Amino acid sequence: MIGKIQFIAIFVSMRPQKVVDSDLIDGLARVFRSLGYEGASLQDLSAETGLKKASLYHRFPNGKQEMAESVLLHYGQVVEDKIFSVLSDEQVEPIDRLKAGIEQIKLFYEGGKQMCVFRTLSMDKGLQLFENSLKEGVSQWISAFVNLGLAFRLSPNEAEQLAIKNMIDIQGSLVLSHVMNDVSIFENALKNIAERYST
Amino acid sequence: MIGKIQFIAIFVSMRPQKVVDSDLIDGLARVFRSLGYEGASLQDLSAETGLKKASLYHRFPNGKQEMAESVLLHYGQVVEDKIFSVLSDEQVEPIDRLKAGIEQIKLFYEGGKQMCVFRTLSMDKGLQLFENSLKEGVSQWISAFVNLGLAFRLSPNEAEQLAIKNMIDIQGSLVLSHVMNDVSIFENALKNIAERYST
DNA sequence: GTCTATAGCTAGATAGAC
DNA sequence: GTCTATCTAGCTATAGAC
Repeated sequence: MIGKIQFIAIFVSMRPQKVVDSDLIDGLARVFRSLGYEGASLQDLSAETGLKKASLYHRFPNGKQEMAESVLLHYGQVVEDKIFSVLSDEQVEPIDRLKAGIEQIKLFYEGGKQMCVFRTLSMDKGLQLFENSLKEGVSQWISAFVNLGLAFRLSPNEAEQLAIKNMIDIQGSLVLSHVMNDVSIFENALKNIAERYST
Repeated sequence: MIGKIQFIAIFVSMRPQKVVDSDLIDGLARVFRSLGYEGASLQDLSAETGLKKASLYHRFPNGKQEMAESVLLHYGQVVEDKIFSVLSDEQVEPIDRLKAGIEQIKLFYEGGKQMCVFRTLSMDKGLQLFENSLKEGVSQWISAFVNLGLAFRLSPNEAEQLAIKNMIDIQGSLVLSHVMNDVSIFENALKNIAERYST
């Protein structure tokens, strides 16, 4: 988006970026995912990304809120590319989409070790700020599973019900895995999702 | 526990409690459940309970951490009385335990409008402080559902698997209901739990 | 574009009057 | 037991040098 301007700016006079956008967002995302919006301090964000607080404000003039919004925007794209498009790809057999999708989900949550922004950014103070992005994010996941269900020749209604169940399993198992410190809960939940379509 | 000492203390000289223990804990609990540990400020806790910050420190000398611990301890007792004992009561037919238990769960989460401490107090900074209490809390819920499953003549292993699924459904549906602002997700999840035993 | 330094504020926590 | 007033540390955010 701002790639070209950035490119010119570097050649005009300024110092090069110490951290590229993608690494920066990844670092911010890790902090918000594990600490939540209120729990994530600029010190935490600075330490994780390697940029000082003032530099973070240079990259995100609207501060912490913009950092979190950027993370949500980024994840929207990642889920689009890695989850939605995989589960919706009509060029691929449904059963293979399912397998590939489950693998991507496992990667996305690092085998159950990473929490989800739907959980960590939706405390009441954060929900007020990010309500729309979070709702859109959930809808995107549900659409992806609906598409998969339709490919398995389920009715629209059945596909929707199954999609919601899958989301519940993912979110619930992530909470339990984290509290109990046991990723097998998450892994089993993914297996159960797969079995819903195979039978 | 400290009821008698309190009783004497009031008669010796001091001012009466402005807010009784149970109301106090309820207020604190509402704040922690909706804002999380980091998100809950002493100002929030003071406003909700009606006690000034210094008075909260008089009741909980170890500050915010002790307030949250007290909430967890309180919920341990509530779940024991309202969930565990209902689902485990061998004097009652399994199907009736199930119905009564589901009703209690609905009440406990206010029909899906209230979040769960397993979620809101288990961000990484909070998890470090409350890990043991949270783990015990989850185990308590799982034991309750295991007892119900055994009453339905399931094997211990089947009962355990079902119990974990139920917990996933509750936690996951609470997250989704809250983000999507739609309690029907929670209500349907409870129906699905009930159907697991009925069939 | 990044940094040090610092402003301005709110957080959690205490002291002491009543 | 509750309160007002206050402390210190940490927070978000900004100014300005390089």
